Amino acid sequence: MEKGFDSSSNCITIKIKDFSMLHTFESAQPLTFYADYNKDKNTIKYASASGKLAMLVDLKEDGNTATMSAYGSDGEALYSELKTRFRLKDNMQKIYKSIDKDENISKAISRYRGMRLTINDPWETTLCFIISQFNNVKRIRLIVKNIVDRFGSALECSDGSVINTFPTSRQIMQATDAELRRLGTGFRSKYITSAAEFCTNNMDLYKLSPNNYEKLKSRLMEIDGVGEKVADCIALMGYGNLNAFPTDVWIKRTMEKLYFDGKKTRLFDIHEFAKDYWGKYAGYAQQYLFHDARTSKAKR
DNA sequence: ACCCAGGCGGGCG
DNA sequence: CGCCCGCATGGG
Repeated sequence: MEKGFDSSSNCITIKIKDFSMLHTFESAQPLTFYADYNKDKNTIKYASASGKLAMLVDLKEDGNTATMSAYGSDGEALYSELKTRFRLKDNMQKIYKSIDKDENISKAISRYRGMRLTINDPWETTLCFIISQFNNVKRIRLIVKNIVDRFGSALECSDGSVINTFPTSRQIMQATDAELRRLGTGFRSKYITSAAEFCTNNMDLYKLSPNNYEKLKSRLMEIDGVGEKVADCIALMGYGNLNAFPTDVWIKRTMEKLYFDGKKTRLFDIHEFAKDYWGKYAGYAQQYLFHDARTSKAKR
């Protein structure tokens, strides 16, 4: 990984190996970055709820090396954020070697080489994955965008462009139920307002210990509307717990087909299997299987 | 028309 | 506990 900061243009440029923008974003995993993601131009505009990070990312891929350019006044802070959020320190060769246990994973790795997990703001991740329940990716993206457009605050970037920040839990608290429903949230509206209140007044997501997976997950499940699957998504994609193994309908079907002889299997047994089989990088195995399942289904 | 989507809480046995 | 149901909404 190489980096350079140009202080006249406030632009940081990082070269990264084993990074695929396309697969990372098409895998429908970094939901919080979707509000202004341009697939054709390979750009992201994003501003965090905390207001600490605004980024315009322009990413070019060339083989297995990507060049990421982002803008911000503080080069070191920007570098630190990008490093965290795009998991730039992950040694993909080591991770691949660790999870590459069979032909299923092997194929997925070769198809989507460079696909990364990302780490996003815990509150934003919570909101996105509450919306995700009993929903589909296309609609989730639309609803998230509606919410960012409606409840975020306008923020002017160093290049003069304006981005809406992701709304804070406090901003979402102001929303009426009817308003949220109008943005497409449907029956999830009550979970959204309740989670916003709870995360503003009762549970500080930024103070939860990120490393104790079991404890983190049980704390997250105290939020109304957050069950086991959504808690696993937040643990993995909001706090970076790579051992989490979110098991949605796609993963459940895939796991039953590939590892349980096509038999209907309890969530508990799937989790135990994933833990034994893939260990500390189970989250990555999950993401490759998930994307592969969805992509091959779409082609059929 | 019918089925499905990155599930969850509640109710019942 | 495990199982089953309803739930908004839009696309295939």
